Parts: sequence; C-alpha cells; structure tokens
Amino acid sequence: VRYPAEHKEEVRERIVDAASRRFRRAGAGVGIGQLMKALKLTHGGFYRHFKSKDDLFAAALTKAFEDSRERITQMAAEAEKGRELEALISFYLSDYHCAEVAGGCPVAALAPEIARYRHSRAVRSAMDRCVREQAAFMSRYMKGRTEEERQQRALALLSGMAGSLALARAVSDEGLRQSILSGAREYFQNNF
Amino acid sequence: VRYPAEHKEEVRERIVDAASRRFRRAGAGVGIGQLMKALKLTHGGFYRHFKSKDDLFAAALTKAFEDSRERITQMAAEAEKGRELEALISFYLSDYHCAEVAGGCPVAALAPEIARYRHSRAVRSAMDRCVREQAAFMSRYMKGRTEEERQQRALALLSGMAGSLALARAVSDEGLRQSILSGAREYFQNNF
DNA sequence: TGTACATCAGTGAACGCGCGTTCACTGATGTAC
DNA sequence: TGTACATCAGTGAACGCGCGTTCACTGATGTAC
Repeated sequence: VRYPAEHKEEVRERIVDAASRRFRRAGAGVGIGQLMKALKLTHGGFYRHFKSKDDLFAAALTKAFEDSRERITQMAAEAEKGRELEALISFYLSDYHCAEVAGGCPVAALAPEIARYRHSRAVRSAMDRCVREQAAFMSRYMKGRTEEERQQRALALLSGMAGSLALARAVSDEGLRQSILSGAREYFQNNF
Repeated sequence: VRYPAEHKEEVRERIVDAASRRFRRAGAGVGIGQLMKALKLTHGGFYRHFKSKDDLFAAALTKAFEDSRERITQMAAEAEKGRELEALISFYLSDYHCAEVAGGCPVAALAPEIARYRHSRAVRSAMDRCVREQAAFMSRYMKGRTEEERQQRALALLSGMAGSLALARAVSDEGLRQSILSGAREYFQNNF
C-alpha cells in the first residue's frame, strides 16, 4: 500500500496525541499494542515511527506540556484583565480538571513515574526542557522583581497545585476530594 | 517445617515494610516475586499472608503513612518550641527527603498511581482513611480557628509540598532540582 | 505507451520475559492416644 | 514413654496473559527504461 506524502507525519502525530492522553490517564505502563489498536493499527508498525517506547514517552510528555501552555494562553485571553492568574488557579483546581486526567496537567498525572523513567536519556532531556519552558512561559503571570524569581514562583505554584490535584484524584470519597480541592484553591488564591 | 508462634506475624510485617519501601521507590508495578526474593522467600508463600497484591498495596500504604506520622512526631519533639511547622517544611523539601524516595512521603511517591489503583476496594478505603488520619494528625501544627479549617490547611500544605517534591525528583538537572526545592521552601515557609 | 522494478507504511507471527495466582507437596514440630 | 497423625509456613512447577521488540512479508503507487 502506498500512502500520500504527508500520511506518515499525520499518523505519527495521531500516535503521540493518543499516547499523551493514555499515559496521563493510565500511567506509563500503557502498552504499545493497546495504543496502536485504539488507532486501528497493529503493534508492528509502531517502530516505523519511534525507535522505542521511551522515545514515544518523551514525545508524549512534550505534547502534554505544549497543550497545557496552549490552554493557559486561551484561558488568559478570556479572563478579566489583571485576573489571569486567578482564573488559572481556579481552573487548575476545578472539578473539571480533577476529572479530566487524560487531557490535564502532566505534572499532576505523571511526576513520580517520570522520576522513575529517568533511565532513558530521551525522557530525561525532554522533561528538563519541558519544565524550563513551562517556567519561562508561566513567569509572565507571576509577581516578582526578577525573571528568575518569577520563574521560580511559577514552578512552586505549578508543582504545588499539581500535588493537591493528584491527592484529590487519589481519594475516593467525594466529600474528602471536595475538601482537598477547596482547601487548595483557598490557599493558592490567597498566597500568589 | 514448624515455626515459632509469632513467626507468621513477624514475616507479614517484614513483607509490608519491604513492600512499603519498594512501592514508593519503584512504583505499584513492583512484582510479588521480586519482593519475596528480596526477603529470601519464594513467591508462592505470599498468599499465606495476603489474599491479593491489592491487599498488600493497601497495607503498605497504611504503613507508609504511619511511618510518616512517627517521623513528624519525632522531628517536632526535637524542634525549637513554636518552630515545629518550620522544621517540618524544611525537612519535607530537603535534599535528603528528595533523595530518600523509599522512606519518604507516600503522597509524593505514589499519588497518581493510587488514583489509578482505585479499582480495589481495599486500596480505596485504605487511602481515604490514611488521608483523614494524616489531616487529623497534622492539624495540631496548623493555624486556623476551627479544627476543620486546620485540617483543610494541613492537606493543602501536605499535598502542595508533595507536588513540589515530586517535580524536583522528576527532573534530572541538579540546578533545576535545587531551584524547584528552594522556590517551594521559600513559598511554603512564608505562607503557612 | 507499456513493462519491470523500487519504495516503504503497515501486517501479524514469533522471540524471550515477567506478571499474579494456584496448587500439590514438604517436613519439623505439637498433640492425641 | 513411644507412636501415629495433624498442622501449616514455605516451596517451586505450572496456568494464562500481556509486555517490548524483531522481522519476513504485503501490495499500491511512483519511477526508470
């Protein structure tokens, strides 16, 4: 079967998109077979696009951070002037984001697994790059005299909220989950 | 082979201890075979002590939270009067805790995996109980007019710091890691 | 214009491996007689 | 006091399963002549 010129690039993108969502939803243990099957492809073809699962994981991680920045940009544009950070915190700790693991923040969904995935050079360098880019991007919404200070505060906010979101997702009682989310909202809103 | 009366309980405890550390270090994917081998036992004997891996995971989680409270108690006793919370935050976001995943906070090491492990009733109820106990325990160090408010703030602090610790562990560049830890230390010290 | 061949994304069988769980068995000791 | 038997933590083979990766193959199209 001969495919159109852009076909390969399109399929690669579809694999990265699906992987990015599935890894967040179900963890780094998601299999290549499952993933390809969901795209109506067979596992063998995977290696025409990626040299290993690590390679895909790194690409999926990068995609998740890119999507996160895109959503923040959009949300900030829709927010009242001067209240962008408030809107960002509200969204991040919302019921919606709590339930939407697959499309949500990669730090909240995958941080500990990424720490264990550091055996792969591709994942190591992708993660460091993603975190630096995220800090540089988010710094525009932060208070602070120097750019360095703003970036550091951006990472404290991002990682702090990610921990609260991860704990809210880890409990099963709905009341407890709401208490965690609202406690974190109050705390981060009042202190950033 | 006939064993002394307390033998079974001792072995069960050794399995839970080892599992608690291994799950935190290497994730919920750690195998029962590996675990038993590390204790110089064979995998078959595991089922004399636990009815399933889920059962062990729930017990290991509970143990990790208990150990955490024990360490906090000890640390608070050694801290200068009135500076217990300061000491707790300092320790939680230290290089030492960052490197000691196996003996460290279960929220930072396992929260997203626990969220995915909710198919097991044993794990669900263990996690909810552990989080409530942790909140009730930590509330004594928190400011706030009501007990409910102090518990909510305790969970915001715990989960927030857990996220920062998890992100620090997920990056590979030492400078970036230090920047995340010190940014989080500064933030949580100044706002609790 | 017609024929032979190269390309290469995708297929599916096969590889060795580790997983959670089951189960017939072992064998030193405690108990019953 | 001596013998027969019950107990039960631990053993290791076996189960079906899914994993990441490899590889000979397919076959519609583009290119060379």
